[in-house]
Amino acid sequence: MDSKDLKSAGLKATLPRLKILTFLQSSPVRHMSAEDVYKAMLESGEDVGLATVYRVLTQFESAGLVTRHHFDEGHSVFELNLGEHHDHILCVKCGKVDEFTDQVIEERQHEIAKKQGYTITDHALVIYGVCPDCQNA
Amino acid sequence: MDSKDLKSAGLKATLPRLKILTFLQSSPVRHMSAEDVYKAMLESGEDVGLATVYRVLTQFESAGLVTRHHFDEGHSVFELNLGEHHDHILCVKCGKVDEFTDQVIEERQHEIAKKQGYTITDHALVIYGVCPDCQNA
DNA sequence: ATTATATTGAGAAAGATTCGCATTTGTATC
DNA sequence: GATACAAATGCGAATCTTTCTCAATATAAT
Repeated sequence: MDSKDLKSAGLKATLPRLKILTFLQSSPVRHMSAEDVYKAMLESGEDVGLATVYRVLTQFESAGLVTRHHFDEGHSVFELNLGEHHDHILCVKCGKVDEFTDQVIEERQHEIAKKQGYTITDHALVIYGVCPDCQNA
Repeated sequence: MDSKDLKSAGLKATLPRLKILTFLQSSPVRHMSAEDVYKAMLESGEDVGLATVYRVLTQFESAGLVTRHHFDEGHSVFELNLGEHHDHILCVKCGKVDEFTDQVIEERQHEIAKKQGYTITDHALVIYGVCPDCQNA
């Protein structure tokens, strides 16, 4: 049962929150817009308002359950946190999102922040390109 | 005269474009939203519509005169291109934007793209943190 | 100067997100 | 398990950013 996850995140275990969290955990697609989540709720017959989807996703973000990304699109994209940090490589043709981590880049970023006197809180690295599939089309 | 810049960018030298380009070139602030540019036009008594500001900035982007950034804010930020590529480090408290380049990171990104089979077209790296000034406040 | 075409301004429209508020739900209490 | 109270929800309105429409205007070529 997911209500444990919500409770431990400091959130009341309400039906909309449970439905959304369950959906995020079970979906094979890991990067979704609020609209995507809303549509998925509709399709599963779950009655959750769009405003609630936005509210819940924002609460999940504050609680550390999801991460909000701002790729070069006009809307936010949410991703369930599975522990390990990673960056993204995104196909500009089909929109596919892949992930990667690079220890060298991670370290350099901390050095750069330190050199400039910043206390680093977060970072976002997105590589844009054409994926293998789209190169043959 | 800036009309040369516009002509060589393949753009007709119209008054709004000249005014906006001149403003971008003369402003000490390098990262601005469309709204910022629009307000600046109003303040200098220049009569340029908001829709035109958006259109012109988008054209400038296509022409390679400016770069559009999507930081973790709800709007695009534009920056006049001065030749050299660079990444950004942004203060989450005061919103200040600093720049940096790191050859190691640049190279790693190309390696990562290649390893995943992508043809890299662009990339965006933003480090978020607290700047030196804001740490003492 | 004249013409054909691209550009502009203003407001409407669209897309994403948030807000306000009456109603409902979850949870602690009895 | 019923009750009460705060928190959460749904809906539509409101807001914000950005784009679109189209008549009026400015630009570049003739």
